[in-house]
Amino acid sequence: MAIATRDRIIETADILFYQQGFEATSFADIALAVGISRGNFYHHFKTKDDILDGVINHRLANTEQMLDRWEIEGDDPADRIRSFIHILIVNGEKIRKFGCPVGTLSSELAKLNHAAQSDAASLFTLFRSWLSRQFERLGFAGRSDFLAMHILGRSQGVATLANAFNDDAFLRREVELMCLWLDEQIAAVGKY
Amino acid sequence: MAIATRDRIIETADILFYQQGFEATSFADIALAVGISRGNFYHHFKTKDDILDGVINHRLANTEQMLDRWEIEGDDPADRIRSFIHILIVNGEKIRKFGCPVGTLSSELAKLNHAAQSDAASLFTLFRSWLSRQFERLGFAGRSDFLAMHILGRSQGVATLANAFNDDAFLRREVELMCLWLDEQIAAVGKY
DNA sequence: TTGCGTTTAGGGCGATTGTCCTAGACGGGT
DNA sequence: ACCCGTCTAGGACAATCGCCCTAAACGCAA
Repeated sequence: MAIATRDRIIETADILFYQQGFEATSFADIALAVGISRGNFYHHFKTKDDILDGVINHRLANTEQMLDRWEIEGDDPADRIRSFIHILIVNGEKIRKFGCPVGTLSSELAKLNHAAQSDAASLFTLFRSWLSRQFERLGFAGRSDFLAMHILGRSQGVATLANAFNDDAFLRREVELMCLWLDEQIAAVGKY
Repeated sequence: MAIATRDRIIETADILFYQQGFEATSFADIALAVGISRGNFYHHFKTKDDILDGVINHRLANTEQMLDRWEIEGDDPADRIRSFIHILIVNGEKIRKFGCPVGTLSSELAKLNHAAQSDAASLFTLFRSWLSRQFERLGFAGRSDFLAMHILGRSQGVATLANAFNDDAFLRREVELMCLWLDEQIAAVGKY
Protein backbone atom coordinates (compact mmCIF):
# COMPACT_ATOMS: atom_id res chain seq x y z
CA MET A 1 0.00 0.00 0.00
CA ALA A 2 1.17 3.48 -0.81
CA ILE A 3 -0.18 5.28 2.21
CA ALA A 4 1.20 2.70 4.61
CA THR A 5 4.75 3.18 3.33
CA ARG A 6 4.47 6.94 3.51
CA ASP A 7 3.24 6.74 7.07
CA ARG A 8 5.95 4.32 8.01
CA ILE A 9 8.53 6.74 6.65
CA ILE A 10 7.05 9.62 8.62
CA GLU A 11 6.81 7.67 11.85
CA THR A 12 10.36 6.40 11.53
CA ALA A 13 11.66 9.84 10.60
CA ASP A 14 9.78 11.26 13.56
CA ILE A 15 11.63 8.97 15.95
CA LEU A 16 15.01 9.48 14.31
CA PHE A 17 14.64 13.26 14.15
CA TYR A 18 13.87 13.18 17.84
CA GLN A 19 16.68 10.88 18.86
CA GLN A 20 19.42 12.10 16.51
CA GLY A 21 18.25 15.51 15.37
CA PHE A 22 17.02 16.60 11.95
CA GLU A 23 20.33 17.37 10.28
CA ALA A 24 22.14 14.41 11.76
CA THR A 25 19.54 12.04 10.29
CA SER A 26 20.19 11.15 6.66
CA PHE A 27 18.01 9.66 3.96
CA ALA A 28 19.99 6.48 4.27
CA ASP A 29 19.31 6.30 8.01
CA ILE A 30 15.58 6.51 7.53
CA ALA A 31 15.55 4.14 4.56
CA LEU A 32 17.55 1.58 6.51
CA ALA A 33 15.25 1.84 9.51
CA VAL A 34 12.11 1.60 7.38
CA GLY A 35 13.57 -1.21 5.32
CA ILE A 36 13.12 0.35 1.89
CA SER A 37 15.53 1.55 -0.76
CA ARG A 38 16.79 5.12 -0.82
CA GLY A 39 15.42 5.60 -4.29
CA ASN A 40 11.95 4.79 -3.12
CA PHE A 41 12.13 7.93 -1.06
CA TYR A 42 11.95 10.23 -3.99
CA HIS A 43 8.57 8.89 -4.90
CA HIS A 44 7.06 9.84 -1.55
CA PHE A 45 9.14 12.88 -0.61
CA LYS A 46 10.94 15.01 -3.14
CA THR A 47 13.21 16.74 -0.63
CA LYS A 48 14.32 16.31 2.94
CA ASP A 49 12.29 19.36 3.87
CA ASP A 50 9.19 17.55 2.66
CA ILE A 51 9.85 14.81 5.19
CA LEU A 52 10.29 17.44 7.87
CA ASP A 53 6.96 18.96 6.94
CA GLY A 54 5.37 15.55 7.15
CA VAL A 55 6.91 14.86 10.53
CA ILE A 56 5.83 18.23 11.94
CA ASN A 57 2.28 17.73 10.70
CA HIS A 58 2.34 14.25 12.17
CA ARG A 59 3.40 15.68 15.51
CA LEU A 60 0.79 18.40 15.30
CA ALA A 61 -1.92 15.81 14.77
CA ASN A 62 -0.65 13.61 17.60
CA THR A 63 -0.41 16.57 19.94
CA GLU A 64 -3.90 17.74 19.12
CA GLN A 65 -5.17 14.25 19.78
CA MET A 66 -3.40 14.14 23.13
CA LEU A 67 -4.79 17.52 24.17
CA ASP A 68 -8.28 16.40 23.21
CA ARG A 69 -7.83 13.29 25.33
CA TRP A 70 -6.79 15.38 28.32
CA GLU A 71 -9.82 17.56 27.72
CA ILE A 72 -12.07 14.53 27.93
CA GLU A 73 -10.39 12.66 30.77
CA GLY A 74 -10.39 15.60 33.18
CA ASP A 75 -13.33 17.97 33.55
CA ASP A 76 -11.46 20.19 36.00
CA PRO A 77 -9.17 22.60 34.08
CA ALA A 78 -6.65 22.33 36.92
CA ASP A 79 -6.47 18.57 36.45
CA ARG A 80 -5.92 19.06 32.76
CA ILE A 81 -3.02 21.38 33.45
CA ARG A 82 -1.64 18.79 35.84
CA SER A 83 -1.83 16.28 32.99
CA PHE A 84 0.41 18.59 31.00
CA ILE A 85 2.86 19.01 33.87
CA HIS A 86 3.07 15.27 34.49
CA ILE A 87 4.00 14.51 30.92
CA LEU A 88 7.52 15.34 32.09
CA ILE A 89 7.37 12.27 34.31
CA VAL A 90 5.45 10.06 31.89
CA ASN A 91 8.05 10.68 29.20
CA GLY A 92 10.82 11.10 31.75
CA GLU A 93 13.11 8.46 30.35
CA LYS A 94 13.02 9.79 26.80
CA ILE A 95 13.39 13.36 27.99
CA ARG A 96 16.47 12.55 29.99
CA LYS A 97 17.96 10.87 26.93
CA PHE A 98 16.88 13.18 24.12
CA GLY A 99 15.26 16.26 25.68
CA CYS A 100 11.85 17.65 24.80
CA PRO A 101 10.90 16.78 21.20
CA VAL A 102 9.30 20.16 20.65
CA GLY A 103 11.97 22.32 22.23
CA THR A 104 14.97 20.57 20.71
CA LEU A 105 13.51 20.58 17.22
CA SER A 106 12.60 24.24 17.49
CA SER A 107 16.09 25.12 18.70
CA GLU A 108 17.78 23.15 15.96
CA LEU A 109 15.70 24.65 13.17
CA ALA A 110 16.29 28.13 14.57
CA LYS A 111 20.03 27.61 14.28
CA LEU A 112 19.74 26.21 10.80
CA ASN A 113 17.68 29.24 9.78
CA HIS A 114 15.23 26.68 8.46
CA ALA A 115 12.00 27.82 6.88
CA ALA A 116 10.05 25.25 8.89
CA GLN A 117 11.08 26.83 12.20
CA SER A 118 7.77 28.63 12.44
CA ASP A 119 5.96 25.35 11.82
CA ALA A 120 7.89 23.77 14.67
CA ALA A 121 7.00 26.75 16.85
CA SER A 122 3.35 26.14 16.06
CA LEU A 123 3.72 22.93 18.06
CA PHE A 124 4.46 25.16 21.02
CA THR A 125 1.48 27.32 20.10
CA LEU A 126 -0.76 24.27 20.31
CA PHE A 127 0.22 23.71 23.94
CA ARG A 128 0.23 27.42 24.64
CA SER A 129 -3.31 28.14 23.49
CA TRP A 130 -4.63 24.95 25.06
CA LEU A 131 -3.08 25.85 28.41
CA SER A 132 -4.29 29.42 28.05
CA ARG A 133 -7.82 28.13 27.55
CA GLN A 134 -7.61 26.06 30.74
CA PHE A 135 -6.39 29.05 32.74
CA GLU A 136 -9.15 31.16 31.30
CA ARG A 137 -11.72 28.68 32.57
CA LEU A 138 -10.10 28.88 35.98
CA GLY A 139 -10.81 32.60 36.05
CA PHE A 140 -7.48 34.12 35.00
CA ALA A 141 -9.05 36.38 32.42
CA GLY A 142 -6.29 38.71 31.28
CA ARG A 143 -3.36 36.67 32.58
CA SER A 144 -4.17 33.30 31.11
CA ASP A 145 -1.65 33.52 28.29
CA PHE A 146 1.09 34.73 30.64
CA LEU A 147 0.47 31.78 32.93
CA ALA A 148 0.40 29.39 30.00
CA MET A 149 3.75 30.66 28.76
CA HIS A 150 5.11 30.50 32.28
CA ILE A 151 4.57 26.79 32.85
CA LEU A 152 5.42 26.04 29.24
CA GLY A 153 8.76 27.69 29.89
CA ARG A 154 9.19 25.98 33.23
CA SER A 155 8.65 22.57 31.66
CA GLN A 156 11.10 23.40 28.89
CA GLY A 157 13.78 24.31 31.38
CA VAL A 158 13.17 21.17 33.39
CA ALA A 159 13.50 19.07 30.24
CA THR A 160 16.75 20.78 29.25
CA LEU A 161 18.44 20.31 32.61
CA ALA A 162 17.07 16.82 33.17
CA ASN A 163 18.62 15.95 29.83
CA ALA A 164 21.95 17.67 30.50
CA PHE A 165 22.41 16.05 33.91
CA ASN A 166 20.33 12.93 33.28
CA ASP A 167 18.72 13.74 36.62
CA ASP A 168 15.42 12.07 37.38
CA ALA A 169 15.16 13.37 40.96
CA PHE A 170 15.43 16.96 39.74
CA LEU A 171 12.71 16.33 37.20
CA ARG A 172 10.29 14.95 39.78
CA ARG A 173 11.14 17.69 42.26
CA GLU A 174 10.38 20.39 39.71
CA VAL A 175 7.14 18.74 38.66
CA GLU A 176 6.11 18.88 42.30
CA LEU A 177 7.03 22.56 42.44
CA MET A 178 5.03 23.32 39.31
CA CYS A 179 1.97 21.63 40.82
CA LEU A 180 2.42 23.62 44.01
CA TRP A 181 2.73 26.80 41.95
CA LEU A 182 -0.52 25.90 40.21
CA ASP A 183 -2.30 25.41 43.53
CA GLU A 184 -1.04 28.79 44.76
CA GLN A 185 -2.25 30.50 41.63
CA ILE A 186 -5.69 28.94 41.94
CA ALA A 187 -5.91 29.81 45.64
CA ALA A 188 -5.13 33.44 44.84
CA VAL A 189 -7.23 33.77 41.72
CA GLY A 190 -9.93 35.81 43.45
CA LYS A 191 -7.54 38.47 44.60
CA TYR A 192 -7.02 39.94 41.16
CA MET B 1 52.07 33.91 15.50
CA ALA B 2 50.99 30.41 16.31
CA ILE B 3 48.94 31.06 19.40
CA ALA B 4 47.08 33.95 17.86
CA THR B 5 45.86 31.83 14.95
CA ARG B 6 44.81 29.03 17.23
CA ASP B 7 42.86 31.44 19.37
CA ARG B 8 41.27 33.04 16.36
CA ILE B 9 40.12 29.62 15.20
CA ILE B 10 38.63 28.84 18.59
CA GLU B 11 36.87 32.18 18.91
CA THR B 12 35.46 31.94 15.41
CA ALA B 13 34.40 28.33 15.94
CA ASP B 14 32.81 29.37 19.23
CA ILE B 15 30.60 31.89 17.46
CA LEU B 16 29.75 29.58 14.57
CA PHE B 17 28.97 26.63 16.83
CA TYR B 18 26.63 28.91 18.72
CA GLN B 19 24.91 30.41 15.71
CA GLN B 20 24.74 27.37 13.43
CA GLY B 21 25.28 24.43 15.75
CA PHE B 22 28.26 22.09 16.02
CA GLU B 23 27.39 19.58 13.31
CA ALA B 24 26.11 22.19 10.88
CA THR B 25 29.43 24.03 11.04
CA SER B 26 32.11 22.57 8.76
CA PHE B 27 35.86 22.96 8.62
CA ALA B 28 35.41 25.06 5.51
CA ASP B 29 33.00 27.39 7.29
CA ILE B 30 35.45 28.14 10.07
CA ALA B 31 38.43 28.44 7.73
CA LEU B 32 36.53 30.87 5.54
CA ALA B 33 35.47 32.97 8.52
CA VAL B 34 38.97 33.01 10.00
CA GLY B 35 40.52 33.71 6.61
CA ILE B 36 42.95 30.81 6.52
CA SER B 37 43.23 27.73 4.36
CA ARG B 38 41.50 24.51 5.26
CA GLY B 39 44.78 22.69 5.29
CA ASN B 40 46.13 24.97 7.94
CA PHE B 41 43.53 23.55 10.25
CA TYR B 42 45.15 20.20 10.57
CA HIS B 43 48.22 21.75 12.05
CA HIS B 44 46.26 23.28 14.94
CA PHE B 45 43.48 20.74 15.37
CA LYS B 46 43.73 17.17 14.20
CA THR B 47 40.00 16.45 14.36
CA LYS B 48 36.76 18.35 14.61
CA ASP B 49 36.32 17.05 18.12
CA ASP B 50 39.58 18.77 19.05
CA ILE B 51 38.08 22.08 18.01
CA LEU B 52 35.01 21.30 20.07
CA ASP B 53 37.19 20.59 23.08
CA GLY B 54 38.97 23.87 22.53
CA VAL B 55 35.70 25.76 22.23
CA ILE B 56 34.26 24.19 25.37
CA ASN B 57 37.41 24.98 27.35
CA HIS B 58 37.27 28.50 25.96
CA ARG B 59 33.71 28.85 27.16
CA LEU B 60 34.58 27.37 30.53
CA ALA B 61 37.33 29.94 30.98
CA ASN B 62 35.10 32.81 29.87
CA THR B 63 32.30 31.67 32.15
CA GLU B 64 34.60 31.34 35.13
CA GLN B 65 35.88 34.82 34.44
CA MET B 66 32.35 36.20 34.28
CA LEU B 67 31.35 34.51 37.53
CA ASP B 68 34.43 35.91 39.22
CA ARG B 69 33.49 39.36 37.98
CA TRP B 70 30.00 39.03 39.42
CA GLU B 71 31.56 37.88 42.66
CA ILE B 72 33.62 41.08 42.81
CA GLU B 73 31.04 43.57 41.57
CA GLY B 74 28.33 42.54 44.04
CA ASP B 75 29.04 41.76 47.66
CA ASP B 76 25.43 40.76 48.33
CA PRO B 77 24.85 37.17 47.20
CA ALA B 78 21.31 38.14 46.19
CA ASP B 79 22.70 40.81 43.85
CA ARG B 80 25.02 38.27 42.34
CA ILE B 81 22.13 35.94 41.65
CA ARG B 82 20.29 38.86 40.07
CA SER B 83 23.31 39.35 37.83
CA PHE B 84 22.83 35.79 36.66
CA ILE B 85 19.12 36.27 36.07
CA HIS B 86 19.63 39.48 34.12
CA ILE B 87 22.03 37.87 31.70
CA LEU B 88 18.87 36.80 29.90
CA ILE B 89 18.18 40.46 29.17
CA VAL B 90 21.79 41.46 28.56
CA ASN B 91 22.14 38.75 25.91
CA GLY B 92 18.48 38.95 24.99
CA GLU B 93 19.00 39.59 21.31
CA LYS B 94 21.35 36.65 20.80
CA ILE B 95 19.16 34.38 22.90
CA ARG B 96 16.10 35.18 20.83
CA LYS B 97 18.05 34.38 17.70
CA PHE B 98 20.12 31.38 18.74
CA GLY B 99 18.97 30.30 22.19
CA CYS B 100 21.18 29.74 25.21
CA PRO B 101 24.72 28.78 24.14
CA VAL B 102 25.06 26.29 26.99
CA GLY B 103 21.66 24.65 26.70
CA THR B 104 21.61 24.31 22.92
CA LEU B 105 25.11 22.85 22.76
CA SER B 106 24.33 20.39 25.52
CA SER B 107 21.13 19.31 23.80
CA GLU B 108 22.83 18.86 20.44
CA LEU B 109 25.70 16.82 21.82
CA ALA B 110 23.25 14.67 23.76
CA LYS B 111 21.46 13.78 20.54
CA LEU B 112 24.70 13.09 18.73
CA ASN B 113 25.77 10.79 21.56
CA HIS B 114 28.95 12.83 21.54
CA ALA B 115 31.68 12.05 24.03
CA ALA B 116 32.03 15.75 24.87
CA GLN B 117 28.46 15.96 26.13
CA SER B 118 29.65 15.68 29.72
CA ASP B 119 32.14 18.47 29.09
CA ALA B 120 29.34 20.67 27.82
CA ALA B 121 27.31 19.76 30.89
CA SER B 122 30.20 20.91 33.05
CA LEU B 123 29.42 24.41 31.77
CA PHE B 124 26.08 24.02 33.50
CA THR B 125 27.85 22.72 36.56
CA LEU B 126 29.91 25.89 36.70
CA PHE B 127 26.76 28.00 36.99
CA ARG B 128 25.11 25.46 39.24
CA SER B 129 27.82 25.34 41.88
CA TRP B 130 28.34 29.11 41.73
CA LEU B 131 24.64 29.72 42.27
CA SER B 132 24.54 27.09 44.97
CA ARG B 133 27.35 28.89 46.78
CA GLN B 134 25.44 32.17 46.68
CA PHE B 135 22.32 30.54 48.08
CA GLU B 136 24.37 28.93 50.81
CA ARG B 137 25.64 32.33 51.87
CA LEU B 138 22.06 33.51 52.00
CA GLY B 139 21.31 30.85 54.57
CA PHE B 140 19.72 28.10 52.49
CA ALA B 141 21.91 25.40 53.94
CA GLY B 142 20.48 22.12 52.69
CA ARG B 143 18.40 23.55 49.86
CA SER B 144 20.99 25.66 48.11
CA ASP B 145 21.60 23.19 45.28
CA PHE B 146 17.87 22.70 44.74
CA LEU B 147 17.38 26.46 44.43
CA ALA B 148 20.37 26.75 42.13
CA MET B 149 18.97 24.07 39.84
CA HIS B 150 15.57 25.71 40.00
CA ILE B 151 16.56 29.09 38.60
CA LEU B 152 19.03 27.47 36.24
CA GLY B 153 16.10 25.52 34.83
CA ARG B 154 13.83 28.54 34.81
CA SER B 155 16.36 30.53 32.81
CA GLN B 156 16.81 27.65 30.38
CA GLY B 157 13.09 27.47 29.75
CA VAL B 158 12.86 31.21 29.24
CA ALA B 159 15.68 31.07 26.72
CA THR B 160 14.05 28.21 24.82
CA LEU B 161 10.66 29.89 24.50
CA ALA B 162 12.07 33.36 23.86
CA ASN B 163 13.97 31.76 21.00
CA ALA B 164 11.03 29.77 19.65
CA PHE B 165 8.65 32.75 19.66
CA ASN B 166 11.28 35.49 19.32
CA ASP B 167 9.43 37.15 22.20
CA ASP B 168 11.27 39.87 24.07
CA ALA B 169 8.31 40.84 26.29
CA PHE B 170 8.00 37.28 27.57
CA LEU B 171 11.69 37.22 28.37
CA ARG B 172 11.56 40.41 30.41
CA ARG B 173 8.36 39.34 32.15
CA GLU B 174 9.92 36.07 33.26
CA VAL B 175 13.10 37.78 34.44
CA GLU B 176 10.89 39.95 36.62
CA LEU B 177 9.13 36.85 37.96
CA MET B 178 12.43 35.17 38.76
CA CYS B 179 13.58 38.22 40.70
CA LEU B 180 10.30 38.24 42.59
CA TRP B 181 10.73 34.56 43.33
CA LEU B 182 14.20 35.28 44.68
CA ASP B 183 12.85 37.99 46.97
CA GLU B 184 10.20 35.63 48.29
CA GLN B 185 12.76 32.95 48.99
CA ILE B 186 14.99 35.39 50.86
CA ALA B 187 12.06 36.76 52.87
CA ALA B 188 11.13 33.25 53.92
CA VAL B 189 14.61 31.93 54.57
CA GLY B 190 14.29 32.10 58.34
CA LYS B 191 11.24 29.89 58.40
CA TYR B 192 13.11 26.73 57.53
C1' DT C 1 74.43 33.00 5.98
C1' DT C 2 73.00 28.53 7.15
C1' DG C 3 69.98 25.32 9.31
C1' DC C 4 65.79 23.77 11.59
C1' DG C 5 61.33 23.77 13.70
C1' DT C 6 56.85 26.08 13.11
C1' DT C 7 53.22 27.76 10.36
C1' DT C 8 50.82 28.08 6.12
C1' DA C 9 48.64 27.08 1.43
C1' DG C 10 46.73 23.99 -1.64
C1' DG C 11 45.19 19.95 -3.20
C1' DG C 12 43.41 15.32 -2.93
C1' DC C 13 41.73 11.18 -0.36
C1' DG C 14 37.51 8.04 0.42
C1' DA C 15 33.09 8.37 2.33
C1' DT C 16 28.66 10.36 2.62
C1' DT C 17 25.34 13.86 1.60
C1' DG C 18 20.72 15.22 -0.89
C1' DT C 19 18.89 14.69 -5.22
C1' DC C 20 17.53 12.55 -9.40
C1' DC C 21 16.98 9.01 -13.23
C1' DT C 22 15.80 4.57 -15.25
C1' DA C 23 13.88 0.19 -15.37
C1' DG C 24 11.04 -3.23 -13.74
C1' DA C 25 7.35 -5.27 -10.52
C1' DC C 26 2.71 -5.08 -9.16
C1' DG C 27 -2.45 -4.70 -9.68
C1' DG C 28 -7.00 -3.06 -10.96
C1' DG C 29 -9.85 -1.73 -14.96
C1' DT C 30 -10.92 -2.44 -19.90
C1' DA D 1 -4.79 -10.48 -22.59
C1' DC D 2 -3.60 -5.87 -22.30
C1' DC D 3 -2.60 -1.22 -20.70
C1' DC D 4 -1.48 2.20 -17.42
C1' DG D 5 -0.79 4.44 -13.08
C1' DT D 6 1.41 3.43 -8.66
C1' DC D 7 5.19 1.75 -6.19
C1' DT D 8 9.86 0.03 -5.65
C1' DA D 9 14.91 -1.05 -6.36
C1' DG D 10 19.33 0.20 -7.59
C1' DG D 11 22.46 3.09 -8.96
C1' DA D 12 24.57 7.61 -10.66
C1' DC D 13 25.11 12.44 -10.02
C1' DA D 14 27.69 16.66 -8.23
C1' DA D 15 28.71 18.55 -3.97
C1' DT D 16 30.45 18.43 0.46
C1' DC D 17 32.10 16.15 4.49
C1' DG D 18 36.28 15.24 7.80
C1' DC D 19 40.80 14.07 7.25
C1' DC D 20 45.49 13.84 5.50
C1' DC D 21 49.61 14.78 2.66
C1' DT D 22 53.29 17.62 0.47
C1' DA D 23 55.80 21.59 -0.27
C1' DA D 24 56.84 26.23 0.36
C1' DA D 25 57.21 30.37 3.36
C1' DC D 26 58.47 32.07 7.70
C1' DG D 27 61.23 33.19 11.99
C1' DC D 28 64.60 32.45 15.31
C1' DA D 29 69.25 30.54 16.79
C1' DA D 30 73.89 29.43 15.73
